[in-house]
Amino acid sequence: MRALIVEDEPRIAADLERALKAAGFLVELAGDGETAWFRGGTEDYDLIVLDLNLPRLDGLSVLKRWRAEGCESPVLILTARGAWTERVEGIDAGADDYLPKPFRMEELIARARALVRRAGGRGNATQQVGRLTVDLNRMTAAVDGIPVAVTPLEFRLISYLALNRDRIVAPTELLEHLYGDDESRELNAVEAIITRLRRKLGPGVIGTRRGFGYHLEDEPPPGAAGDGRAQGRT
Amino acid sequence: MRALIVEDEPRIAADLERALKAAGFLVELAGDGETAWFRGGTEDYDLIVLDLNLPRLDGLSVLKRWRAEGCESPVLILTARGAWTERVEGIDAGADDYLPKPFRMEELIARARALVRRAGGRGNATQQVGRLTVDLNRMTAAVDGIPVAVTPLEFRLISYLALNRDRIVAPTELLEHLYGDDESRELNAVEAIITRLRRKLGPGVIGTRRGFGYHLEDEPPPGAAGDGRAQGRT
DNA sequence: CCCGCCCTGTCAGCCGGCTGTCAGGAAAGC
DNA sequence: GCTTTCCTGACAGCCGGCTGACAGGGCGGG
Repeated sequence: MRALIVEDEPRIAADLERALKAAGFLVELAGDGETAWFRGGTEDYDLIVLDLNLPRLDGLSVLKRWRAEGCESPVLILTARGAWTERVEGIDAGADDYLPKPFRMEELIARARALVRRAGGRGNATQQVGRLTVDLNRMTAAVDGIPVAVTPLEFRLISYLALNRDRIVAPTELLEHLYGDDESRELNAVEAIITRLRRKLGPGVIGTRRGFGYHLEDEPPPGAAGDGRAQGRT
Repeated sequence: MRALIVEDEPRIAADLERALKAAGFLVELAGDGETAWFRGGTEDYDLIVLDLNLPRLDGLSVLKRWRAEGCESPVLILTARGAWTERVEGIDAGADDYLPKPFRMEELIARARALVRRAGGRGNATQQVGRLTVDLNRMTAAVDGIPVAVTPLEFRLISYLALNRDRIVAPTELLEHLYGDDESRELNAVEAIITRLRRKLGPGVIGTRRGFGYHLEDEPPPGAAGDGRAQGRT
């Protein structure tokens, strides 16, 4: 999960970054409205945390521009306590949730996770796809109910697949959501993680669609009769 | 265990602080309603002791606001003797227990401990996880029934792990619950305590999940015979 | 008031797991 | 059968976590 934090107060930004990283997010920062606008408009984030008080370009304007440009990332805005108008305006401008300052970090993490899950179409914290179970809160994975130890990066990959279960995810997209704007990684890095995951999870969990990308196997092959290609479409 | 005392009478506050510290809590103080609200809304406490008579913002309002904001810490309210209505209102507002003034410190400690344990999902004063036993009242620890001498800080750490047995606890979270808002400590301090604890408790008690955090080992390896099968976690 | 012990945080160095890269091999599509 | 795409085992660098050593501070005893 790739997140963008838009916050000019360095101290708060650092706290947010630490908390989100601990929650398994890949975190990027923007300190003012203009860079925020640029980043959010250019890159694809699974979550944006947006403070409204910003230098150079205020948060509401940034949000409106994003939405006008077709950016659909879930946005969680941080408002000053009691600033009613800000909240209303924020929701109007396309925010998905708001959190009044000051707040506790757990609260933010909980809402952040809820937003990400909701964006995936399902509200539940434990995602079940075929034989695989992914617990987004506890950051654990299991196959057929048997827990499997996964590393942080492996978990990020598999949870991204779980949240995008009903489509094929391109390797380049995975690259982007695993490493953000760090361009130095090669595509093969994703393949390596996939291999390691498959070794841990066993066969029949992560599927490949040659030329398109990866996806989680929807259902266990119903009969022992192995018809190699159950999927009709291509 | 991190506790917040909300009490404007300095004398009582000092008594409470002393007693809770002696009981192994990490104690922070708030002298009026507004700071109490701020602290409780921002930080994560394992217990809050709340006097209802407060300057600037009365206790019930503080409690209601906390609950409205999603604060779930157990709250023990102190009421004046015979103030029936206060108790009822307190429970309605989301208090977990109340104690009429004046009270004996032992009574408060007992209830405080009960609340903390209940928040951990188990009511028992002696927590058992795998080979480890932690007695929250006597502040003692034992492995395989053999008592182990632990220092106050070590005990706070291990009891926190015991009360959060069914999840991985991040080092930063331990830092927060061991030292509160004292930011001066480094992460390495936690690692040092872990090392000392492991030396005392022996292997197979405190486990590490690289990249995630620490947890108490759930079950002793059943037989000396290593079951070579792919263990889900280690 | 001084002394000494215990507790505890910091530092530095070591170790091992995580992870990216490479190169060769297998499989799918034509 | 050839090409393209993907898989995978091996290897190396890096970073996170572990640990022994040291120092400062608090507390109790003398």
